Amino acid sequence: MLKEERHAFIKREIDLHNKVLSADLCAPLNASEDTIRRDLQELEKANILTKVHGGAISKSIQFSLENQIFYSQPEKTIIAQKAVKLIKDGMTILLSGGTTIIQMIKALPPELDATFVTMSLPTALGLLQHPKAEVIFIGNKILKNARMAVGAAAVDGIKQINADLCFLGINSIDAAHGITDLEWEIIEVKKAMVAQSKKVVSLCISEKLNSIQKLKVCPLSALDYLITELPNDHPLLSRYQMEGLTIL
Amino acid sequence: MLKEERHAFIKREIDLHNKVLSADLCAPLNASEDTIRRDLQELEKANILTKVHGGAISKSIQFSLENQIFYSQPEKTIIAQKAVKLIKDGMTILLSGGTTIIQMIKALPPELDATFVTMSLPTALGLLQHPKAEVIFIGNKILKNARMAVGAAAVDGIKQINADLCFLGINSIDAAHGITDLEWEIIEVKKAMVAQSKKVVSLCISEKLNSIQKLKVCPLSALDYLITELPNDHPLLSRYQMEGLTIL
DNA sequence: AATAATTTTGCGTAATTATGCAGTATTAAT
DNA sequence: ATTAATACTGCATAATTACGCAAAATTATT
Repeated sequence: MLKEERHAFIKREIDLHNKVLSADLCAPLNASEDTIRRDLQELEKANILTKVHGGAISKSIQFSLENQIFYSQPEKTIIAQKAVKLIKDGMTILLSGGTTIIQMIKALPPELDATFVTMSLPTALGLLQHPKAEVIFIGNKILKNARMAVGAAAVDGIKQINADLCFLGINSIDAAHGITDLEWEIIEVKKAMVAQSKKVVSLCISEKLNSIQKLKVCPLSALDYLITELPNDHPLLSRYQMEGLTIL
Repeated sequence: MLKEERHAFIKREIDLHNKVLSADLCAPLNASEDTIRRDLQELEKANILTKVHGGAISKSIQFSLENQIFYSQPEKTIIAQKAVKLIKDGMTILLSGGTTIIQMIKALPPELDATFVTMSLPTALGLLQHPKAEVIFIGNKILKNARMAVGAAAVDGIKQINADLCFLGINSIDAAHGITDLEWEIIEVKKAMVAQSKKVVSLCISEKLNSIQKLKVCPLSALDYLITELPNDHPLLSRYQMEGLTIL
């Protein structure tokens, strides 16, 4: 791995969490603590971060007292960690939009070599940071609040794809009603995504479990995995397990 | 294998993965490390990549956020002000990528009601900030360096459009050679954009006037307007005026 | 087609850079 | 004050690069 790649990784980590621990960087970067420390020294000299005992912190945040920013949404990070384990080299993967998906992208191992297909602009932009990922954007009219492409041409585009996995960021899921959402145009797209994937993974923070909205995307039977931040034997999840979902 | 072929291979590799290792290039290119290193040096001099110890990395990725966005160039603001005056309600407008175009988007009057079509992810994301603009994204495989969609499907998508105006962020323009660019895939897209538009506007900071690159997008005769930060009677521009361009 | 001029390439060697390790010093926390 | 974790120093090793030069290939010229 090139030194600059490590630096890029560290920068991204700092942007993301506003801090890093040297020890935590060794494994993903496959380098000794000495090397990491030297990296941090260089980045400090370049005014990119502030080195502290045990790691480094963001320059922009060092005087701010709001420690909340440090912990961006721990639930979503947990979900992201579980989700990336499903992805293997060579796969073709459909991704929706949403902050949970963005977290997942950030958790992708840098060596992963896979193809990602999405209609979400932020998702696509996030994927570009990944060194190896091939990114396909299915375009058409962009729905502003969702920042994703919708409409007939987008749906047709999805139908060209045969994906191994589909990751859906979920607004509402319920044992009886399956996945539901608010906007007709988004439903159309999500339906197509589900239809074109061998396995469907739904990512969902627990507070959205057992909620229902007006429009139906798909029944539970169309799903294969459900990932939340909860341990997989949590009582809230048993209902979904009984319906045949694999809980991670 | 010809030098140009090696260069093309290296560029493609950088676009794909955002980095290359010198050692990894020897085998496929059938050349010694010395030759590879010299290739990388040349490509660096041509502003195509950044050489680092052990290989090279993509130019666009390394500055992705921090450097470029914060220091917006005043020339580009001037260009943007001139450019938006051409846009009227109800128009359909094709936009390329690049920082100049981003500036122009920021300068769009909020009451403007027009349709924008683009293949550039940052451009699309910028347009979403606008209250009224309708945004169409022409998708396909995303070229990482340029952060835009390229390839046959993207070109086909553009051919569905009949635009009133096309704004091109320009890398190189020259009175004799017209607009030229570096990458084949980008050329293809820009050609299609020019072909589908009633009027073509080229945005170009003056330092890029009278420069030439390897691949041709279109001759000057295909252009209608040229916008730079210079006053329209500046001697650098007279040559273009003589060729029939309207200088703003 | 032959020849000259120029460019490109590969190799040996020396210099530089990157990395990891061992031992020691420093820091932070209890 | 004790202890564990982290940081620094110097050094060894390996990898990468720079340089000079000669062979090979390409281009231009006659």
